[in-house]
Amino acid sequence: METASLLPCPLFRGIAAEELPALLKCLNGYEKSYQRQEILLHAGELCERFGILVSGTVQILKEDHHGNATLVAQVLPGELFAEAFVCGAMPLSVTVMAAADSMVLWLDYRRFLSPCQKACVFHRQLTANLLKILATRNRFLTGRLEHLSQRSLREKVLSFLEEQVQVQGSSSVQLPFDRQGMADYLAADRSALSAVLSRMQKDGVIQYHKNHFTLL
Amino acid sequence: METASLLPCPLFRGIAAEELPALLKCLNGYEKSYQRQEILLHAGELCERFGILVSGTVQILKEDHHGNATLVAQVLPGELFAEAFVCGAMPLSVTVMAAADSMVLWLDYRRFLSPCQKACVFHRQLTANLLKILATRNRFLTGRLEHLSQRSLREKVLSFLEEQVQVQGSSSVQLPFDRQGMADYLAADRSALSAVLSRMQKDGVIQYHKNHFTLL
DNA sequence: TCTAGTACGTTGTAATTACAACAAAACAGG
DNA sequence: CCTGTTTTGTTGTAATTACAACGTACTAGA
Repeated sequence: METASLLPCPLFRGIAAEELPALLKCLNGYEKSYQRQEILLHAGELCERFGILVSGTVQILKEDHHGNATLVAQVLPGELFAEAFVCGAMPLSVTVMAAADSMVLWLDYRRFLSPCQKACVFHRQLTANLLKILATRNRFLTGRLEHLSQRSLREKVLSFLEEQVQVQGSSSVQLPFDRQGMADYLAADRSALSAVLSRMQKDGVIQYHKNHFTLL
Repeated sequence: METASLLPCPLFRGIAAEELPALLKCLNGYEKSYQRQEILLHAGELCERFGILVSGTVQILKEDHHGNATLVAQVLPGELFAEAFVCGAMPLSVTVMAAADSMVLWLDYRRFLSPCQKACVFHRQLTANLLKILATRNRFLTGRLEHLSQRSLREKVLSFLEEQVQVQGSSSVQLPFDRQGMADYLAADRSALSAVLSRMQKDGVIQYHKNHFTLL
């Protein structure tokens, strides 16, 4: 197994390269490859292993009662997935599918909670990392929820931009989406968003070009 | 300190009553009382202690750039608060205030991550509990986000009711809110919600009386 | 340079929603 | 039983939004 590529991933931050092989062994880590369209985890299943995407692309899908699946999230290489279900000991409410040929590293959560004696050196760091990952996602979800709780699209945009201004520390911000992505993030129609943005610019509230916005 | 009342709280689930005093000592735990309106944590602050509300009521407030504060959440006795900021090592974006005279138990997060040797017995359980608390909140936030992502209020209601039907295991469900609470949860106007509900009933999609709903 | 494809803004229309004001029902306390 | 209070439903209006259709600008590749 190629452990060097795992070092940058958030779960292993602060872990020394030479510790990694022992850590993976301790957590019963094993890699498994999946072909495009293959299902990694089924909804309803109780999962007791973390997945870390080593390479490829993995999608989190949710299917409603009628059976039509919607994309909930895309997982990027290095990221953990389904961790909220594993740590919460809850059955999956989503399905995880490979969107491209992918390699996944699986780690045993029970081993994580009850590590062997030797593991204690890096286990502390691993725990801190996992808590930080969950906490960070929490903050992200809470932020988006605040934007979506606004009553009008204009207020949603303002709430979002104000957050970005604060995070980026300047009243001129670069957004990580194109217009469609921004509309998805704010749960609105793209053309409706375009219309609102253009109106806000006319009203002198913001200025924008592409995905660069200035709050006035 | 009265430790018996702490046992039912989620962070201490599975901890034996006789272990609790040693645990509190190990984590540098101390109780502090606050008067109504007193500020526990200020926005911008970097907090390195968990708060557990022992008694009273505590509010999480967010103030926008204009200075008007809005209520983000109410903390109930036994619950942890601000844990996402502590675990994420992020400065608070909210202010925490006592809404009534309150008692809070503070625990040192650094001690939690680097426990003394003797602590190892219960430390494992504590870690699992904390991870579960964060994961559970994650799932809650994700669920609400799914509802709020729907384009129309009718779809938001359906998304929410379908979740409740699945959780409660029956097509007849009892909701934990009154109408105003439901409107707040779905980020909509109360009277608009009433109108949509009444239309859905006329259309034969649902039946309801007060906060008891049936999905048809 | 040309072209196909994608991203973005605009427009018009129908539907939805917020908001305010009010009516009806449910509730609590005397 | 009465009364004041709270909760819920209804109505009307103005504003907002979704949705579809289309034109324009930008991009990548031949």
